Amino acid sequence: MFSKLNRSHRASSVERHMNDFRRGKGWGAQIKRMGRRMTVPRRAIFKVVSNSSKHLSAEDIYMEIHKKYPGIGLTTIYRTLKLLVKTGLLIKHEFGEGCARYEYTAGKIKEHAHLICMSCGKVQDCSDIDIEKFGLDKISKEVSSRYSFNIKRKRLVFHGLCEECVKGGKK
Amino acid sequence: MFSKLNRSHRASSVERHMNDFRRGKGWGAQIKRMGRRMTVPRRAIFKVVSNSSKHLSAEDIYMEIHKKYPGIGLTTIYRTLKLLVKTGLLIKHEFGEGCARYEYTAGKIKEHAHLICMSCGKVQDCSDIDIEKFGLDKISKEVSSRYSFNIKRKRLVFHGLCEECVKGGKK
DNA sequence: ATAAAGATGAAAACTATTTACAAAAGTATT
DNA sequence: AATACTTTTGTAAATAGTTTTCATCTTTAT
Ligand SMILES: [Mn+2]
Ligand SMILES: [Mn+2]
Ligand SMILES: [Zn+2]
Ligand SMILES: [Zn+2]
Repeated sequence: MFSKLNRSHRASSVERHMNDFRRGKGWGAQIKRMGRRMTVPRRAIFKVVSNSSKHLSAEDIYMEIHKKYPGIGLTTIYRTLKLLVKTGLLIKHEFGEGCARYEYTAGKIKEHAHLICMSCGKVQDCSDIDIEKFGLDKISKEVSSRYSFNIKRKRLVFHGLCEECVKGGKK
Repeated sequence: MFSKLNRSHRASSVERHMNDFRRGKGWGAQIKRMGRRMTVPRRAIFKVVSNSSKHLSAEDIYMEIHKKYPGIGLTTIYRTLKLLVKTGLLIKHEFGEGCARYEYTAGKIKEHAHLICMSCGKVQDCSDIDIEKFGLDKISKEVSSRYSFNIKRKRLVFHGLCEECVKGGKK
């Protein structure tokens, strides 16, 4: 019954990752496939971004990383983020605050809209609404046919006042 | 018959502007209403942006202005653009190129989408398509009700390959 | 014309991001 | 595990777009 327990248990996160890695799947393998190396800073940075549900800036990530790895520099953060974006693991957003923000997309609805509060600056995911099925697909079709434009990525951003700011704070 | 000609002629652009100005309409009056002054640099800058159909950067505007007014500095361009955006006369776009671009919106469809070519960098207006009527209105409704978000502005941007880049240039 | 407030230009300051370069770490091979 | 080769890194310096500072010049109301 001991062996039975062992055989029947679900693969842990770590085991799943190692399996993916051997099979050439998963983010680590994706990095390697590009001829790049798997390093401590890269692991740490990916972990921070992929475990966060927020939209983090390079500085945000740096400060988080710095707690555990005081040796990792901000330059490495920037370099790694660029790599992860190129690999397609992260999306880079420029909401007009003066700094870019990064987000890990796996697990979320493919293309989700964003709500930016003009008062408090909060960035909110709009993951409950499938914008494609809600009408964006029609616009996309029209755009690509009317302009012969090969759409690779869509960005839909709403600027306005978030719930709290409408109620409470004036300005 | 001379006087008749005079009386019946259509108001010229300049006359229309002066009338608007006296009545407190038009962009000049809007500036004044904010307690700001009408100056040579401001007139020149507004003229350049409002007469262009492109999305101009501060640098673009500066270079254009510089031909006629070599004395006007880049700082004034930035300051004036900020003022014109605050007044609502211009829209500021940040497409992720590292510099902001400005656009005069009057006369165009209220909220139009933008196409950014990932290969040549071209920014294209998508003014032929009324994105609201094409489905954005539905998404907006859903967003503002589901998230209690008071939408003030919408941005829809498509990144991909423009017609020329799909045909011709590989990368 | 005058005075008060606002706007300007030049230079300096800021800020997010990138680059240069020598040292350190990852990887494939022995 | 030592080697050799290449990539990655950390520090510091460099960029680039934009903002701030401040003394001088304009605009506008009187
Ligand atoms: Mn998001
Ligand atoms: Mn436009
Ligand atoms: Zn808010
Ligand atoms: Zn193109």
